[in-house]
Amino acid sequence: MLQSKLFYKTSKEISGEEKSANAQLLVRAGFVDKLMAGAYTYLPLGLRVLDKIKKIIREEMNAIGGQEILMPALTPKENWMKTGRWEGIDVLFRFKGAGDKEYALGSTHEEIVTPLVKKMINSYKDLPVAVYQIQDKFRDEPRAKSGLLRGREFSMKDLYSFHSDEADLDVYYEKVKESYLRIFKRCNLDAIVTEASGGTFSKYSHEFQILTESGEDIIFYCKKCFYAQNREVAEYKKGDNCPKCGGEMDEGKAIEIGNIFKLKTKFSEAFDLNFLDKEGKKRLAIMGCYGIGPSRVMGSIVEVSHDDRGIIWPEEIAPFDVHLIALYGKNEKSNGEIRKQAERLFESLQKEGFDVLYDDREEVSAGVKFGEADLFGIPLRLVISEKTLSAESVELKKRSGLEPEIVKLSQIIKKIKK
RNA sequence: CGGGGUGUAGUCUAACGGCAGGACGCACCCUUGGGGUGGGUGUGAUCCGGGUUCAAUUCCCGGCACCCCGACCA
Repeated sequence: MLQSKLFYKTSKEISGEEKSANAQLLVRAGFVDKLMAGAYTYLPLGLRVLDKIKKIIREEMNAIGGQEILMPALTPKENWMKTGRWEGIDVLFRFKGAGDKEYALGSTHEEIVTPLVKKMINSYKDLPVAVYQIQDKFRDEPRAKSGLLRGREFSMKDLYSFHSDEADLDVYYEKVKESYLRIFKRCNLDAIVTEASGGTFSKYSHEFQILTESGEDIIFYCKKCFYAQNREVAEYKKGDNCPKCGGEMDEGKAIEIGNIFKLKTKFSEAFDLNFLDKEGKKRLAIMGCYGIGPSRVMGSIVEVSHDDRGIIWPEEIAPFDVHLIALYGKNEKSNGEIRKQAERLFESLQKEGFDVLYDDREEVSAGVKFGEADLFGIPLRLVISEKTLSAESVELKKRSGLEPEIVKLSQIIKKIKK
């Protein structure tokens, strides 16, 4: 991608509209634009990040047998009436359409996926099955806040699993838990599995919490083994001994970036989701649901990974792998050479599979380019200038590191290739 | 939904109740060329509706929007 053509605008000014670090930086760097409280446009840079997070989630969901589908966000009132959640979810966006027909924008999709699966399931042989979607969810939050962390429209991956008995659900539940930890690891987030309110049928659900001051949940966690409980269910508190390893429990603010839940038969009862078991007996399907908010993950990464100059993206999440910067001087002849070598490197990096943002702008000063590079937070920065070319080299600097390094042009690809 | 705060140009900000000013951005010119280079010219604003007053960006009332704290968070 040529930076001269990129649809973006950075700002040196700190926005008075945004207080949280993720909103500040993402807006300043031109990754997102705020439409209103709780609703953001993803600009090219931000959309790349969001898509990379979704890609990781898809890979890991597919790896545990999840099959991707896409349900409508627009949903009919009838489905919600069957579970009592038309009135039961106070953040549900409800409205009337033509002919006074009533709708809700999906805030979660149990009411939609359960009758869907009912159409596919007749026998125990059809189970287990797991389907997921990645879609924008709508919640009429009384108070949207903190940039991408709590929106009224936000990205959500919701996985639903259906089983013939509880033991099978339990096994799959653990599988999803492991899968979630892999996802967050790839996002460079240290997620703490936290016991939280489990609803009607199980004692606990599990949340995936990221410790940070900007979090809105309070969790109690063991400093040694990271056994943790959300304050809403906490049986232990700061200073107590960890029931698992005897270590010391601590207290911290955290952001919930995922939640897994055993629904058991709550929704299969409401929608009469039955199957015939081996004995030909009718039984209710056992369900689990599992959510991750990709947009919230994006915001959380910025919260925990930035410095005073900008964002520091983890490799797998960054909008680009490499930020290639050509620096021009006043010497026309060497400028021609800089352009030639930069373009050549741009081509060969792409040929090697790197996603490259190439700052090809000639009239822009070095300071501006470096400032934007730091703000963007692309992991590797390559600079080509008269200075580096005099040594047939390029300057390599990691966004997360301090010291740049001079590398021969002929060696650079080998050097940064994984 | 309760409490607090803030609304001035695309952005960040000034202005005792008395000509709305600066910086950034943007356009053009010159300059500079490894950390948002320096200078010049230009562009561009008082959230909406009432009230008080000779006069309102400023004071008062109502609305709307945004931010923060709390409650809420399937």
